[in-house]
Amino acid sequence: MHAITAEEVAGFGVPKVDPVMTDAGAVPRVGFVVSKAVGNSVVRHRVARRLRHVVRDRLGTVRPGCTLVVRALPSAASAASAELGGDIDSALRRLRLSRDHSETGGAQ
RNA sequence: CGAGUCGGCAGGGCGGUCGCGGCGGGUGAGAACUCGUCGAGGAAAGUCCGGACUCCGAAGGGCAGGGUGGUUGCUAACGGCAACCCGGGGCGACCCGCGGGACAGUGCCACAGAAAGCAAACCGCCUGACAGCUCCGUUGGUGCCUCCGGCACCGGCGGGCGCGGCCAGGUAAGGGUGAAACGGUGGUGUAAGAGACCACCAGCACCCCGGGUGACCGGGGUGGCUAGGUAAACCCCACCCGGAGCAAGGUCAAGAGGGAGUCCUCCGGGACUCCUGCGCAGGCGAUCGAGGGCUGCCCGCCCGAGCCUGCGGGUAGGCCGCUAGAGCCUGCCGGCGACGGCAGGCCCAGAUGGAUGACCGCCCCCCGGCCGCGAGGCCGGGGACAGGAUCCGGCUUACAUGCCGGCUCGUCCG
RNA sequence: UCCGCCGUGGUGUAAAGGCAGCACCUCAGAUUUUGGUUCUGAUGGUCCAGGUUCGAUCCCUGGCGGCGGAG
Repeated sequence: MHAITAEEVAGFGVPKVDPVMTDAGAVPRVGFVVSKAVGNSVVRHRVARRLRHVVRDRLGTVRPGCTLVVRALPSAASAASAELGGDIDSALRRLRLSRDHSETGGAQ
């Protein structure tokens, strides 16, 4: 099992995306972590719902069979959906690079 | 119209494109797809009270502990609500109050002040005694002079609206202080004073009459003239309180270890089914009773063969509870009101890695800027507090903006 | 769901109803060629609102925030 962590923090809402390779199915799985530091219950739910829609639109670009963990930082509370989408895009782009690197370097 | 006060309601709307959860129907072997329908709040919040419900043996007595604290009601219940009483604030509508007891006892009241709680007495005031000083009168002696007489010094006696000292007694009127000082004001009275006495006022206790279910209110009389505050200090009194909580509780399955059976085998073992429900070590104990049953202690009663500690291992699932209820709406009736009764109608979230959303357009409201004489137009920004997790009744806290109504005060007009 | 504890200068802590202290930090001055050390001095606080009391960090009520525990 490979766990690849994007260590750099993106500017706005969604700084961290951790993909975990699984051998399970072809469907990619995504989980969200929105801690209490982001805001109260209403704010946390709103952030999670926005992230759910943003990630849903990008599911086709994610390799099948892997599991993503998206963690929201406190600045995500005031971010619009477009900003969250941009952060997700940049995070996915960085992950794809590092994943290619690991593919060329090691056994799968 | 302005100011104020009390109460109630709403908490953006429409459309489009994607999307989510429950229930029901259809297609399908299934995954899933599709149609219909329902899908957060006034506080869902904080978890501060009270209940329903479930289990603990339907839960004994005493002590301890906790809670409440005007009265009468409402309610399933409450620390909630309503009306009223009392106290305080406001011109008023109205608002605020943990609002029993300080002669059951204990404690505390810093600093200041004579004294801080039970009666005393520092200063002061008054009386008397003693000695002294001073002044006046009188008298004796000595000395001086202008030798009648006067003056000075020393002494005796008597006296003073005299002075200070000391002692004894009376008194509490007055005294800077302090949050609070032993009733207030005026008078009589006295050596000085004092409820010692008198009038009025305030306040206390008791009795009587009247009103009220009651808290209490109004009136009258008697007494003693006065009793400080603090119980959100200990405490006393009255009333209430068994404990835990939906991770309550029930049920099904799985599991490690062990046993039995069947099958396969390369003879090491492995697979499946059924039963039990893990292993190791230490300690205590089986009527001489461990441990437990109501949380703290004691007593009483009861259950009782396992219990405790450490290490290691397994499980990390489903279903029920789980949403029809002190339910919501409308109307009528009773009640000042909280609320209750009757009739009719309605079904209104049940998630569980936790659904009710995302994006866009138009409208609405507010703010700012620009253009325009103006009606208005354009651009930009903003539209709260906040989301169920067993359910319900309250309390408390948060909340952009808008709407409605009752009442009070002031100004103007008629 | 239930229970408990705490909140005092920037930090760590005392005060037990009666003048809010102590140490470190910060700042200023002195000493030193400069810096450090040392000495002297100063600024700065009771989480918020209301209540009880003559008087509240302390007692009571309600909020806010933090920490911890049980199943």
